[in-house]
Amino acid sequence: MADDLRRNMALFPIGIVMKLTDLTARQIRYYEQHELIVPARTSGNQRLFSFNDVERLLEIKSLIEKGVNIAGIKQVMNPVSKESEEATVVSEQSEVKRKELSDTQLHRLLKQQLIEKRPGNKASMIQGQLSRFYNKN
DNA sequence: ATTCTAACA
DNA sequence: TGTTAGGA
Repeated sequence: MADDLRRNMALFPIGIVMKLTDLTARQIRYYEQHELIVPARTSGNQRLFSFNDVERLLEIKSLIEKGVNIAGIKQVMNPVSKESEEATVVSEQSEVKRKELSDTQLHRLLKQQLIEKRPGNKASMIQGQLSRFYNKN
């Protein structure tokens, strides 16, 4: 509810986030480049992360460990924007819908990619995503 | 002391 | 991804 405000307030610098997530600064910045996270900035251009950012990073880390690449994560995770943040605050129903939709999309992507990834396409983003189905997330 | 961007023996 | 140079 209204503590989304707290979860979204930029509080910690990258150093703390590194310890909190066990990710390197390189990785954190890299994920930001790919818009998986959008941390705030200080006047001095230093990143300030919120609890939500940390949570997202932990999820990203989890997916990476399962072998999902950036392209795959982009499709599995909820988009980062004011719109989505509001949606999360306004209705938890939409959040549930987004998750169910994600799995549906994954299923779709799974087939879509199983047929288009024939040559030596090692960067298939379905890696690991299979485990999501088999392990029931 | 920390973090930032850009670039690659 | 790691690492490093050169600057805030």
